[in-house]
Amino acid sequence: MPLEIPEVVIDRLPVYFRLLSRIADEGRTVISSQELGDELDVTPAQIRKDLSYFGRFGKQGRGYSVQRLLEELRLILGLDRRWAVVVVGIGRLGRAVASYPGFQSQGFDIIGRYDADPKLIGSEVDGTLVRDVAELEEDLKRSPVDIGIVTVTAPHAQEVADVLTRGGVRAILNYTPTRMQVPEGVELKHINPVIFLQSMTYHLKRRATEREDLRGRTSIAP
Amino acid sequence: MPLEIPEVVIDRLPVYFRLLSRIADEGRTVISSQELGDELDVTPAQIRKDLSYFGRFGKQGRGYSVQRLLEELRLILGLDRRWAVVVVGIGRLGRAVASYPGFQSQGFDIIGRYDADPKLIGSEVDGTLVRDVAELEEDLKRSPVDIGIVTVTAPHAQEVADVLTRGGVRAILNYTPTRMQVPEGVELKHINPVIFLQSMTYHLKRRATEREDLRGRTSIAP
DNA sequence: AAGTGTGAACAAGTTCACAGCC
DNA sequence: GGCTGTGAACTTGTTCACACTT
Repeated sequence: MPLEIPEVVIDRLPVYFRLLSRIADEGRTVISSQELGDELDVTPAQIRKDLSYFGRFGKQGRGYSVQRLLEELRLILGLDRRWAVVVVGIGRLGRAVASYPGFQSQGFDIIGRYDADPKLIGSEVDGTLVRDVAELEEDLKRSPVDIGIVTVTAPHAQEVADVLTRGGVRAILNYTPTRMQVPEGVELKHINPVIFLQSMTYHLKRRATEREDLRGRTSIAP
Repeated sequence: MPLEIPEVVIDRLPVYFRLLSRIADEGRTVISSQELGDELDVTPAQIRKDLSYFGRFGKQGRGYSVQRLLEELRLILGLDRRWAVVVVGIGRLGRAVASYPGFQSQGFDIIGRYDADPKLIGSEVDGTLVRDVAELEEDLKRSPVDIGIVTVTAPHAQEVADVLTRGGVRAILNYTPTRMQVPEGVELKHINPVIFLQSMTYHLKRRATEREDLRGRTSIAP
């Protein structure tokens, strides 16, 4: 098990984990890298190599025990415990995110909801009071939080990130289009749907052009 | 300009585009690859090489004209036109996504909102009536749609994807944890926050362990 | 003097292919 | 016989370094 595991490998593990959960639900107990690869459209070699960074979990001639592999991935990813999460920004998106049942069921406890709007502060969302973001830094000192989800408006993203990191939060999921600066060692991931759409339109545009090219060529042909 | 441009390059262009928009708003007219790289934490060489796949947009000794580069990226990414989008699934997340002003402002017109819930169908969201998803396929035949955003519950994701692709939609942004199958040539991107959180916990767990290791070592030292 | 554009060198990531084990 | 685990071969992607342009 080498010390340096490529980041792309880490990013794929949760995908394997989710697929294996589904496969376990379907009642299967053993699965080969070939079958896993078919489901995910990746080569079986990639799955075997990815897993081999962490240990030897398979059995030659048989494949992987679904339960065993799930358990190993749980340990590798740190999913054998619960993680404390706060959501900052309880607008429409923040409310939707904070009430998504997938977090709770996968071990992420949303233990706080924060906003700056006096109309929202003190109101109840999913059975929890929305707290004043001005109290966030103090709250973080009293009860530590692992992960912050930021769903405020773009102009406030950086200051929220600063408060979170000062308060010891070590990972931020940023739903804001702002590219925030965080100290070394703080994990940061961005969810920006517009950027996804814009890379897709590159291909849509291209495809349209290709079709025109084809039409052009066809009309030239006898 | 080679025929095969790496997908990672395409994925970075919208990031450059967004940064350049901000820089233009700040009133700057010229920028070097060094300065762009500093902002995005990438090497200037990468930015120059990425752009060089599409043409020679810079001036030696000066850098890039911000306006020129924005315009080139707009053309490359197909942002010189508007794109028709439908949102399927008008629950909390769908409402939040459909009302996000960033789509409209970046050229993505949300021309339809669909749901299967009779309580929602016919109600007004952001000034538009929610339509019955049962009518989606017919609607797509009458007025073509480029992109579908899927915010339904996981079990319905695949059938919605099937309807969209049958109706000629060429790109899908999937907010569902389901890995949907789409025909060759249909663009597909996934937004799954749990998967992001799970790759971050890998690092959080690791960091905690390193800290313990350190504590351990310290206590052994005299 | 400054900064692009780009082959060439290098690094990272993926797939092959097969020895080894079940 | 079937499938893993893994070095080696290959492919893809990144960075270097410098000729060239303004």
